[in-house]
Amino acid sequence: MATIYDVAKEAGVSAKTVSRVLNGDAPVGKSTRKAVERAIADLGYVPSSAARTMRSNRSGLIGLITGAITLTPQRSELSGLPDLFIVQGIQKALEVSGKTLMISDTGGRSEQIPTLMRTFAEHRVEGLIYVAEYHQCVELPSPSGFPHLVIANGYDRSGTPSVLPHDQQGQRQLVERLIANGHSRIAYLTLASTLDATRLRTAGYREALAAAGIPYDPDLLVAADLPSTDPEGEFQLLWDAIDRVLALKEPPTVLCMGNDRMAMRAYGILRTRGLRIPEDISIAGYDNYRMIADTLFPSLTTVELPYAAMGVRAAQLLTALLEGEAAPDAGPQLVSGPVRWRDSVSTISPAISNVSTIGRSTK
Amino acid sequence: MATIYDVAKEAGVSAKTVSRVLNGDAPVGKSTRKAVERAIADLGYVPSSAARTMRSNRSGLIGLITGAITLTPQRSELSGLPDLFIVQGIQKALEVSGKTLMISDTGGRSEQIPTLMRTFAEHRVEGLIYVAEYHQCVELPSPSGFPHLVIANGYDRSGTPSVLPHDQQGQRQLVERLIANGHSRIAYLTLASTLDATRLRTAGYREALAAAGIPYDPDLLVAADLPSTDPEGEFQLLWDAIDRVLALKEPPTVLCMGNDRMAMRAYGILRTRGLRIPEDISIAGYDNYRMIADTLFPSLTTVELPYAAMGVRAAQLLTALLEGEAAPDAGPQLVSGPVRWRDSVSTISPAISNVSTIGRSTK
DNA sequence: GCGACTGGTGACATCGATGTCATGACATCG
DNA sequence: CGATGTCATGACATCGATGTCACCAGTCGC
Repeated sequence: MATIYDVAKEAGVSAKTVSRVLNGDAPVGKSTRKAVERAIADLGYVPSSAARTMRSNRSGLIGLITGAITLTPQRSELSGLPDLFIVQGIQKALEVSGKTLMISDTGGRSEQIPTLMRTFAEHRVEGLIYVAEYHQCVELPSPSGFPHLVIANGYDRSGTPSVLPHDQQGQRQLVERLIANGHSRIAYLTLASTLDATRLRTAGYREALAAAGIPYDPDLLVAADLPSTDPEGEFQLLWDAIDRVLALKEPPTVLCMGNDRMAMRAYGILRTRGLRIPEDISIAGYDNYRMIADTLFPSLTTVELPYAAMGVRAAQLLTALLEGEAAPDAGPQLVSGPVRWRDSVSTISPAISNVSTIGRSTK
Repeated sequence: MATIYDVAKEAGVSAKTVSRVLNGDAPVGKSTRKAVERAIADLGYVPSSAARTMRSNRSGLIGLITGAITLTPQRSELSGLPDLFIVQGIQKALEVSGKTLMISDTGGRSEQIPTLMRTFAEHRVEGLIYVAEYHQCVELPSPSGFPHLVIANGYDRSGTPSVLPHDQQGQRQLVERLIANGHSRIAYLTLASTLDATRLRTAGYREALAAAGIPYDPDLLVAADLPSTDPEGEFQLLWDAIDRVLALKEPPTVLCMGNDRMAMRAYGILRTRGLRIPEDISIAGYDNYRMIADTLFPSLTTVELPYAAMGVRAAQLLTALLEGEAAPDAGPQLVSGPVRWRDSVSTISPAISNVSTIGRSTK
């Protein structure tokens, strides 16, 4: 690999002059510049970031850890995909600031983390972003030593700057929209009740009901998922929950599911019972997991979990910190995603309140 | 950040001795070693990879590009997930060789690539892995300059070492298994016919039929997907294809779909027609896209696309190249994945050949 | 008892880029 | 016209780790 000295010799100037051409930190004569640029092109010279880092003591690297420091190990196989979108958001946002991302995936083995941190330390990363698998409280080994840390899709107890999805607002907006479409018996089959997301979204659900003057009916709120990885159990729980709400004296006209995956299961279960979607019953999901929501037939109305946007925000937060701007005004930053209205929810004419079948709604 | 000199001073030895303790390249006195280790721990010293890289001219970095140098830009939103598993495989395999991965995602913008390559060059990566979105022929800008390149999930015309899924064998094994379960009218609704995967899998399909002495019926082979991103069109095409095969004089007892996503669509379409799965008709997918295959009800029989294994193989191939081992014995390395037998395929008693309903098969 | 090793250690140069300082050639100003 | 400034350039030291060489004790072999 050619060095700056090779270029200097080729162009008949000193190394320092080549450096000046590269960095533009001092004026260089026109013909000299030309000669240097030629030499660079001829030799295919690319400056060594190692040397640069050593001299300047600034690596230009941002470390990124994905894939679980989770307190409770779970969902190893199925999730992990959202990470991808967050990472893409982060990369896009870092591009503009000229930082390079160094990514490490724990693959769910949190005992890996010290090793990763050491690698990051060796490379003198300037900042660190931890991407949690889902909205949760994480516990990071040593916030010590590292200049700046940001958590995306999670938070910790020490008040580390973080970016979170605005679950409460998301669910509220969804339910508002359902109400606007004539639904008033709205069941909510939630994720595991221990999750932060469940707590927040349930609050959003109740807010929307309250705002519309619809009384809250506890029978319509069922925890239909487990925090563990037990496919069989999960499935049974969901089956039972659907059973229960449909057996109510005044059954729901729409089922809000904890995520798109549960909604997908619900499609299968409901059809087994001979119910048509959305003519006989409507379904809404959460996540806007495109592979599911777009592909299901009929396509699924859901709320977008704004992964890419969270990534961008996390990166921006970090660069702000790196540039020494004041610590953020405390508390996690909330990012909200839009309701994605598709074909799985019917519109009920306001007069009738039940058993109605107006077919597909908005396009 | 502490340097090796700080440690040396703290321990009352020379920097070189600290270096010896770190690298174990020469004997060090017992008490000296203790003192040095103490100093390292006290100061929280971590060696600088920049300095090390500069001195040794070996960065220990492997560059990784994901996300599309695709000749024909497509599927931007929906795919991209498999990458993740390949990357995890790569990381796991590189861990043992002590290399660090530097990942860049093009996010589908292939015009980014020169920039990425430059960044990699600046960091003096020792090798490069390109991960294609799906089994395809890619065209990489400049294989020049870079020491070693491996393509995962794709190949190029210049014979760059590559790792590919063994599509032909996968589909053949699936069809063999279907035949073993009594099916003989086996429809294959393929992905876009321009894809390499389609060509290979079709060959595997025909191989299996031939081996079992079942005549090949062209009516059962339908291209039911498009190479473009047109959700509406895709859906119609699939609808029509299903229509066509079911209308045959002797309709199929099982539909093999080009991927799990198409299978998921087929679930919806078939149920719209009142058909039960697998009692009335069986379905098989391809990919073992867990989020779909595991979650569908009934769960989907499919073939695993061995992403993680391909990642491992790609990394191993690269490290072999880095260590100067002879170029691989030409041609892409094929990695095969197992058939994942689940609940969407029925077993037909050999006597009867049609319209049978034996319910769930193997557990 | 003397040369040949081996264990244990340090001084110094080196990798490639860049900050600091010095230098020479002009231009400008009072 | 001399003092001062700006442009254009180079010599040299420096960042942190490590390879090379040199050195001093012992120890071993004959």
